[in-house]
Amino acid sequence: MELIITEKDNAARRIADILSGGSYDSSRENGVNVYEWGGKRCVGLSGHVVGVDFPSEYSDWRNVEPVELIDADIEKTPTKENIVATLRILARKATRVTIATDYDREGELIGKEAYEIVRDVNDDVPIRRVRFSSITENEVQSAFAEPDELDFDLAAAGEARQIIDLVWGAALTRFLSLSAGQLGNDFISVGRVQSPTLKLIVDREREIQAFDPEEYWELFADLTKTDDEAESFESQYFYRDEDDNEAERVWEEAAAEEVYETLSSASGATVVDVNRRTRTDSPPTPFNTTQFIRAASSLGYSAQRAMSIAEDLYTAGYITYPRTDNTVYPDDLEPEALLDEFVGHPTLGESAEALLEADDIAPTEGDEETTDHPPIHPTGEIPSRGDVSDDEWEVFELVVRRFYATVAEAAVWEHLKVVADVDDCRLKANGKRLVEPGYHDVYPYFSTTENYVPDVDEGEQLSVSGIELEEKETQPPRRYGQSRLIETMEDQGLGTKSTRHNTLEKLYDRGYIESDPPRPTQLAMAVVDAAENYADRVVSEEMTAQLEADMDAIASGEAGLEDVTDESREMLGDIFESLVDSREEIGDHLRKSLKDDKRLGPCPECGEDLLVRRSRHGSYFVGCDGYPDCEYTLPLPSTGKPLILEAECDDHGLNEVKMLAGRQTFVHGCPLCKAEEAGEGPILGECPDCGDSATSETSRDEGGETADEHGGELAVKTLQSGSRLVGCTRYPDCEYSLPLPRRGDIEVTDERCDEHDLPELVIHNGDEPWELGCPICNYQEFQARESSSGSDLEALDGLGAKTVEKLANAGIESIDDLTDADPDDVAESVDGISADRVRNWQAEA
DNA sequence: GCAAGGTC
Repeated sequence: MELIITEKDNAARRIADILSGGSYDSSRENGVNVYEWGGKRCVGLSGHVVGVDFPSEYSDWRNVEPVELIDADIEKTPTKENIVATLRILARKATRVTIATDYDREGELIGKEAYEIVRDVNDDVPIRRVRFSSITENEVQSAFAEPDELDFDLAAAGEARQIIDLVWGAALTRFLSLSAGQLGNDFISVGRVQSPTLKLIVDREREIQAFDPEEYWELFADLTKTDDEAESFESQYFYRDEDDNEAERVWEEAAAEEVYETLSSASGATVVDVNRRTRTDSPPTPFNTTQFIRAASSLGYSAQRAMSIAEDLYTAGYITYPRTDNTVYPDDLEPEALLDEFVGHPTLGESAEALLEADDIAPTEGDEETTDHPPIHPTGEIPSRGDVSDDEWEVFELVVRRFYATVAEAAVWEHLKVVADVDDCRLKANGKRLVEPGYHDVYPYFSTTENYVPDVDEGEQLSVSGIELEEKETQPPRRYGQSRLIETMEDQGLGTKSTRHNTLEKLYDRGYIESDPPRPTQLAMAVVDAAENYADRVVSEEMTAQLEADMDAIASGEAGLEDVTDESREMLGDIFESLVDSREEIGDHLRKSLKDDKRLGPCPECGEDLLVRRSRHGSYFVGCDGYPDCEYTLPLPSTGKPLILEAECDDHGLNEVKMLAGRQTFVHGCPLCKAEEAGEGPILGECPDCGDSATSETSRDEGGETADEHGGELAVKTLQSGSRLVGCTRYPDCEYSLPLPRRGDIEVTDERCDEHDLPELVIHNGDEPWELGCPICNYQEFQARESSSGSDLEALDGLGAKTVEKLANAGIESIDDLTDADPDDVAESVDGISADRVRNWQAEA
């Protein structure tokens, strides 16, 4: 029996399909899929199934000096025990083992991990290695026809990385965490990839903080043809700077005023130069992971979300593997055949049909040609609109259209530059027109905005009007967005196609960055400071560059794993020598920064700092740093984790607060304003418990005079905690209340509910307004849903959850409701329930 | 409770 081992289940199934000609059987062992046919079995791992770590005697942070980790033993232990167990069982019975993990360095290491597990239980089975860069019939067949050996040097290169990352990461993470007293969930992490990435963000923030804006002026004017056409277009003033470059910014106000005067008093402009040129706009190259993330981010998806959707589309078989560095399609990708799959599709078909009309289809190629996986492209399998969510469809369409673009024609733009002279002042206008839309027709994600400038001739006279002098300021550099960061990481060799987006997520989780585009916290600034001062190497891109070089040396046999790891340990040892002396200083700085991240502004009672704190029960509130002398507090909403925003409240000088709760994230604002606002909002209508009509029939007949004990009205109320409800104005005498959602602006519409005579409410929170409707109806529906799972009705014989739900929809939510109800009415209003059944339940109740 | 790298 031959055992074939792949890196993931998906690959195992596809290889089984190819090698068996579709005739494989599948079974499950220990939760692992095993594909079997004609004397062969194929099983997929789940990436690494063993991991490196220190022996357990090092696991208590408080009892181990971080420096000891440098020379501590490192063990390999199974991390996916069910897979390892299955592999051992299968390996015992194997007469030959073929390792078919991914064709890259980490794949070689994963292959070696499998090799060792197999060897452990079967010391003489032959083990071979096959390599292919895409799972297609041709590639797989030829790989299996010419098997190779495992490359132990390449795997050792990967092991060196594992060891160095663990030792540096763990030792420095523990050192900083211990020095600041941050143990448990809030430890302070450091790593070869995360720390240089964080430094990118921190450095940019430092530039922004150090930025000193400078004033400048720009001038604009409308030019109009003086012939019959009388067409107008915008132009901008420019001059030649010392280097003879065109410059638009005027740095002296007086000079700008002078130009303004000249333009204003001019009688007209003369065209002195007309320059036409066409520019070819080449179609984009195939998607690798980074470029995919970038494109998805322009549609509004975070890096993490884009990858998660891509993984789902991949698992479902609609797109190829989303983690790839490759930007060159493999030879056996046939663009025509793939386009054919989309012909006739209601929304994607038209573009495919148009592309198929071309004589010659030649896909674009990027700079990176790697062996890992093909560029991301559609498989030809198309989901029905109902099979996938809107987001998934949008991303799928992006991948399809990117593929279209890579086989489409270039676009052609026509640029027209006109320069006009106004009493020795120069005005220019740049027009552009898309003359051949080319790939833009099938890939509508890039801007194709045109700028109209009419045909003019040299020497033509134009009139000048609408002169504007605009005062502007130079702007600080912009923060990196997520996709820009990932591109920069790629440029610097930080992380891999599979990990970059996770690294960003990790920086968020660790409290190093907030918001999007990410902004570093004070803690992040302090961590980068500390690293720069004492362990510069760990925040440098050079560490990765050196590691890459060392790994290449190991892979080519020029260096041994131990040479490289020993040298690295020595460097870390040197760092620790200076680090240990500064432990207190570093700890103080980190602790101070942690406090800065919680600071909102001055306490209105004592002037000390107000801080975001956490109660013993885990809820957040605002408390004074002067506690216990000052007991001032403010409430915070109970959902989400508070994030202090840059924006400050004008009235109280406190920073605004945002509550992070995944998709339900919302801005709470200034907590002091919120506390002051707490109170009553708009009146909705009568209270059903104590309003005028809530009295007897007679009192209504009497004309509904407002008696003292009646006349309560319902109002929207905001409590100090920030939560809201519809409550009676006669509270606390009347305790009638209805819940309201915690977030979003409440709009009271003109529509009224017929049954309860209350206005319908709409909640605005994010893009989609939620039509909550009448608050009483809404509450009843809510109760009906609740009771369907937890109603006392379920205690009755023959009443299942479904029936309880049906009854609840008819307003019968409890045993009391049921006994009060008329069986015939119930039978009439609830489908599939007879009056007799209702009587039986009543009897039982 | 550490890293980074696979994968889900």
